[in-house]
Amino acid sequence: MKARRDVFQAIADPTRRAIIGLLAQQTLTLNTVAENFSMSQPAISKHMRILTECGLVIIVKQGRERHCTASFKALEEVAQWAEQYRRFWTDRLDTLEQLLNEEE
Amino acid sequence: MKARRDVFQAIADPTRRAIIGLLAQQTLTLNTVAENFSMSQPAISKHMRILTECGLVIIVKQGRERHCTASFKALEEVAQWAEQYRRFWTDRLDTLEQLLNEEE
DNA sequence: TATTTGCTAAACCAAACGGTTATACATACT
DNA sequence: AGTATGTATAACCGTTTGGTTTAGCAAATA
Repeated sequence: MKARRDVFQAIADPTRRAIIGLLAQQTLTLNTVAENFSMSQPAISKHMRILTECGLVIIVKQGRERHCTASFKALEEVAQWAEQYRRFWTDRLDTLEQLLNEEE
Repeated sequence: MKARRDVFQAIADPTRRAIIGLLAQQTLTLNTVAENFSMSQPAISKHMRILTECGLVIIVKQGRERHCTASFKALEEVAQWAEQYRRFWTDRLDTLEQLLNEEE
């Protein structure tokens, strides 16, 4: 049964975003990932669990090692959510601009 | 002095994303926003504070009312972060696809 | 002036978060 | 067989989160 974590919540943590950045370059074992951070292996294990629960990382067991691969499909939801508002922030007649101009 | 909240953390909460969705359509007073949710007005006040601290909402005092306007510029960071990985998830030879195919 | 309205602030609370250390365990090495 | 390695799990802990209720206050209304 999948916990079906929210991807928005998963990427809220800077360490997890950094893990995704690392894994974007190459698949790494859990320990190798952990070496890139100044925190314990169990801490990284926990982050990795959250990332897998929302589908951002896939773990393949290979012997005693865990090969972690980033899976970016889940980021589509995030990109789309943010992008739907793009017209607002690229529009020069944006309400924000108006407000700022009034106050300056 | 701005608290400079992390926008990723701000949008992690579904209620806050819903507030942004509401304000994308029109500027609303704090109370009007609160009426759209099944929680107390102080709770919405707190969410609104977080949203303003990271620049996602701008509040203009008008008499005793607070007019809340969404400001989407801060979402650019989110969109760009997610989009940098787009090539990975649109690529059919994506590593995820490979992994899934191997397992099925 | 008294009352209502819109909102903030304070105090509180349970649950979740993000980390730790210690332990356990399966796999690989000698 | 014994040891070392890679990882998971459990127990624990302080802080943060997301909500509540109550009280307070300034602005609008009667």
